[in-house]
Amino acid sequence: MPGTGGCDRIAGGHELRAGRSSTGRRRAGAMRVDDALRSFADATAAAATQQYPEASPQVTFEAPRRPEFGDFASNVAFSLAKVARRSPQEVAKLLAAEALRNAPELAEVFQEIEPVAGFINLRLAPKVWHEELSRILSDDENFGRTPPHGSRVSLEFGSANPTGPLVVVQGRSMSIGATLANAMRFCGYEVFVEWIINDAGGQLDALGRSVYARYRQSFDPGFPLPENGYPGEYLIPIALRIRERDGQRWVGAAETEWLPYFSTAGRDELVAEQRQTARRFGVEYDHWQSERELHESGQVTEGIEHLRKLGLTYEADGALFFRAMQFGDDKDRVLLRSDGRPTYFCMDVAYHYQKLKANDRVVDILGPDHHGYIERIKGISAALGYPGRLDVIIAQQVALMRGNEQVAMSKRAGEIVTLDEILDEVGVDAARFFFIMLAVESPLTFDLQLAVEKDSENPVYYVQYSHARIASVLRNALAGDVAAARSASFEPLAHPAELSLIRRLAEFPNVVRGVVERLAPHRLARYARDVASEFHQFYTECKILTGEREVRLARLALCLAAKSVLARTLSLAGVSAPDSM
RNA sequence: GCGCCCGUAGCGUAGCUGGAUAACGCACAGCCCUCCGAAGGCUGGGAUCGGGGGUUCGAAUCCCUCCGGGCGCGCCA
Repeated sequence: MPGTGGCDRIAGGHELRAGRSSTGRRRAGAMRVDDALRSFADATAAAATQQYPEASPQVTFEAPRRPEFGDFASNVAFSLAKVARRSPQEVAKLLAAEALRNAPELAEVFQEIEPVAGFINLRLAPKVWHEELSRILSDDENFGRTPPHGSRVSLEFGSANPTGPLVVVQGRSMSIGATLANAMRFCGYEVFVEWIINDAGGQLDALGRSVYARYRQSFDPGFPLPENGYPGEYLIPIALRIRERDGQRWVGAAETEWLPYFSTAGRDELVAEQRQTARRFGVEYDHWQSERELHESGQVTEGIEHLRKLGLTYEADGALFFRAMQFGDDKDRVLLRSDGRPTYFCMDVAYHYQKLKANDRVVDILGPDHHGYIERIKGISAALGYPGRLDVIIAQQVALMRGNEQVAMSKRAGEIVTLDEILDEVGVDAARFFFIMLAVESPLTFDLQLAVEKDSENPVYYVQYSHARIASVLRNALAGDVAAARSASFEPLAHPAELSLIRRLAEFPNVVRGVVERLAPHRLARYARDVASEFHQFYTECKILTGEREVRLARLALCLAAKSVLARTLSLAGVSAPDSM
């Protein structure tokens, strides 16, 4: 995230939370993961400079693939091998030994510091994980949250033409956008979620004519639909409401008279419906920006003037062009047509000008048909003096399936499957989860049948089930035990399944941060699966409600932590976390 | 023709700011409920990471090139 967030972290490894690591609240001598890694990094870096003064090593950590390689591994030795003229393994061996000699206390927090094949593998002592668990429980719903830091982000997504109901693509766009917005807010950003209403172009006339035709049809079924209009039947109720209000008033009227009326009425009703669907989908917008309003308020003119002053426009063939080629586009783009009317792109210049001025970062999530638009829109950002401040995500297309059947969709033919119908069929939870499951750049096949199946094939149920399972265990436990669990000793937690669950839960802050930094909401879905899976393993291998009180309390504490993190993960994704199902 | 995205096990995908024996789900073969939710867990088989070059101690990951699939290239929005 260039130029914004303040994430103090070790590259590719575990996060270091600066400034919070040594608060007095903690038990004396207690050390958390970040502290432990930092002390190792310091000791190792010191050892390296001692041994090889000419090198300036960066001690970074990564999560090894295989559990036997420990919790973390560092690859410093590889970068030093050349300078040292020794094999990475020899360097690793030396550094590990020297680090330990310099800082003998490391032996207390690391169960294992082992040079293997050039890596230095680290395994933390269980008590460090216990400390981490304690932190998760005490922070609870704020675990991983970054306090507000004043950085502002504008997120635009979902925006559809105000000419019909929302469809699948908007569903994906909204799931991605809303999840990013949630994650960003969680990371301390001030987020503005925006929807642009494309109500200034010729399509609104087409809408008006189509509504009008439906209106006329209510008197005369033979009245023809306009060419290039919107044949969908969803306009009929709108037309009927106009008829109810106004009766035959518009039947003999001239087009110049009825067109604005029918266009506006259609737009207003459709936008209201779109907003309703977005709400139902769990998405609230901060701002619904009418394109028409951008024109009327003079902001479009303002945008053009700004570009003109910068010398980035010129006139040709009676039209006004933006020098897009200076910013990587393959041709210059028209702002004002030869008849003086502004283009869609021109409106976007104005809109982005406003957004760029008001925010530290601007993200657009566009549909797959906007590929060719990216350069142009990024060109605006650079032209207006905010290079690198704009990110464009293309939410790839969604193919709808029902089992093996392809679900037909054709806007032209008026065969549309609306987002509302999908929500009726599979519910909000499944839809939200499925839409973010894949990386945004991968095309998605959405199987409606799979989304409602209540078995192991369905990832949503897998995750929700584990949450319900935890809730069930907590219900079965004695209330007194649950209350006592939080402050119990976690010493009994030593089983690999227990430690590995804690390790997974401890990842949460980094996962959310990764979602934001990489604009990759699918990581949240994946993480939810991982936590669920890790819990199930723990559940299978470790009896929670056992006769030994110390063990029971510690395991209940782990359940509480898992439930909290799972619920938080799901809520960021806009999915509910049921206590029973 | 140009640009963008994708090509990883039978299928769907993750990993792509370079690291160890390439990961997850489904499907397939087997196993685990006198016990807290089996909507669960465990074990196993299955991959020349589209092909070829290059950079590097090290490439699925970066660069070049070719092949295959999708999308986009309006004074439409």
